Amino acid sequence: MSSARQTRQREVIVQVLQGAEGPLSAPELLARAQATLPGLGTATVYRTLKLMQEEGQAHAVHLDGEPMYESSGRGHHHHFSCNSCGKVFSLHSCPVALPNGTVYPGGFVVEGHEVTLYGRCPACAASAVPASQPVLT
Amino acid sequence: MSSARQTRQREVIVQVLQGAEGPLSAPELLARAQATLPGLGTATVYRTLKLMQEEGQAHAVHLDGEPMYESSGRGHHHHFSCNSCGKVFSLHSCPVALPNGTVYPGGFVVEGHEVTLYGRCPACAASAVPASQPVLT
DNA sequence: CTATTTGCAAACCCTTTGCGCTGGT
DNA sequence: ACCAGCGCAAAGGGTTTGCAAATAG
Repeated sequence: MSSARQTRQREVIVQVLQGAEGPLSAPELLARAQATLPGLGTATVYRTLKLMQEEGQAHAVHLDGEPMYESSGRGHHHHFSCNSCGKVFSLHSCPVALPNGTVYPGGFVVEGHEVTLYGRCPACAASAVPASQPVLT
Repeated sequence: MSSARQTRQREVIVQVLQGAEGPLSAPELLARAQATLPGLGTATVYRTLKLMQEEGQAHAVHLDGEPMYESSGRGHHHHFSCNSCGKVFSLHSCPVALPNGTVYPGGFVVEGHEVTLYGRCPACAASAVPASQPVLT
């Protein structure tokens, strides 16, 4: 039982993830970490991410189909994805009243849930752009 | 403004999607459609899927990070993904009380939401298998 | 007949894996 | 010294794109 060695790359990856304002995709995380550790390899990020998840230090959320990661310990929360600017925000109140263990109608035992709200963030809602059609040419 | 020609492949794709019991991934959809139309190409499926989404005939949901598609017009619902057998079920009651247009604390204007519950489906909950490790060989 | 649509194959992500070398402990 | 961990590069899986041939209107 010796695993989990302390290496510079893990240190940096953890720091970047903890310092992020929201969830990061693996490539984003890689890019940010490379700012500090230029030689960092892709595989290391994925391996470390997997490790952190197994240890419960981080967990994945799926936003718009893309897996993103955030460090644990920010409490239960969900995300809001802006349809206009694409930014992702964390919501600190949970619109779902489903404690794990709840049995949902039909006999489904709930062990977790993921909620994502889509819409317009305060900034985009303010800039009175009423249309919601993506701009096509 | 002439688009949307009626072709055999689109006809089949639409039929498969509408006849599906739940959301399908693109590869699954492709496979099922090929049963009827052996020569069908991958690209056609993706192109048709994109087209259908633009026309509102279909929409994508993200389950466990995988994009899946379902035909519209089945009403608002969400999904339950079984941690044990991996099957996906449709839930007909919505655990979120957030009509579109709602303004969420902080000024977030909600235009849509996606909810996925994870846990054990009735069948798996019944077969008293407490472990959750996927079976590997 | 003309513009759209198709199938094929190549191109593109993103993620995982194999492998020899580096570096914790 | 030993072995976990690293970087590189190749492999893998899903999705997108370029292009010539096929086809709907």
